[in-house]
Amino acid sequence: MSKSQLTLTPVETVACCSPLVREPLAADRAESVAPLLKALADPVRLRLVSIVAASAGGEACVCDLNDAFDLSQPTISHHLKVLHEAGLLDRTKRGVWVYYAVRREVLSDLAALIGGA
Amino acid sequence: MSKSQLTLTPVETVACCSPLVREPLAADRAESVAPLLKALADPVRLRLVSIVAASAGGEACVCDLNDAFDLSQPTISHHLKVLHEAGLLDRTKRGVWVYYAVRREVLSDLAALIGGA
DNA sequence: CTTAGATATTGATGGATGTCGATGTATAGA
DNA sequence: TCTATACATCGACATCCATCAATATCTAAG
Repeated sequence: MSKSQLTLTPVETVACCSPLVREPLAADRAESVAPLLKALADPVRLRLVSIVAASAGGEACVCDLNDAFDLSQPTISHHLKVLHEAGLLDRTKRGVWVYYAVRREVLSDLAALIGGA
Repeated sequence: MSKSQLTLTPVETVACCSPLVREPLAADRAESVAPLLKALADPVRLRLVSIVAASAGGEACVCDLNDAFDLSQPTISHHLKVLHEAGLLDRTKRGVWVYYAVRREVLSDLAALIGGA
């Protein structure tokens, strides 16, 4: 079914391609993968991903994340949305609290694309 | 000597840190690494890196790179400058031609930071 | 149902970024 | 020295993006 798909999502694309240094990345693949890197290419979002990933249980509550930054609550919410929509973070609501978790396969695939031999 | 350095370059920082998912990335480290990801987080620059890396001899002439895109020569020159200043590409002038080469260790270090276990 | 707390959305704003045309600089050859 | 070619820089423009204050939404508790 994936073969019939004309446009791949960033997450699908990053898992499909041979490493950057192996063969020239096709233009449409590049367009598809770039948003994933863009999502990571911000110091606040890098720290968010890192804090979430390093948290006990692999997930973190937004309330804790807000406290880790000197930024307004809407700004953190915005960054979390960017990471979630890029496919890097999963989102679960439990009661009043929202928990985010890192999709490690996506990070692994991205790393393989960038640094793969 | 590296210990006395107060601010690390992106390239130095990316080689110094444990993986994202291991422990929370410090704020200053995040600020330092982000530019490297920003440099990669563009479809044109992703393709540039890929084309250069996959070229015979591991380097490519700007003249060839220009032909690979439907963009103006100044635009390609700009993207190459961004990649060079980020520390991802080396630059060599031979006669009238300029050759760029990928610094693979930097890509590897970046991959280890993102996807390291 | 009302209130309080947690998170998301909206709208606005200043600054960064991708792109181009025009121009500058350097090198090789005639 | 003059010209042609390769590449970089400059200045301008449109778009995108990080951030905030204000507000909305959702849930639990009373």
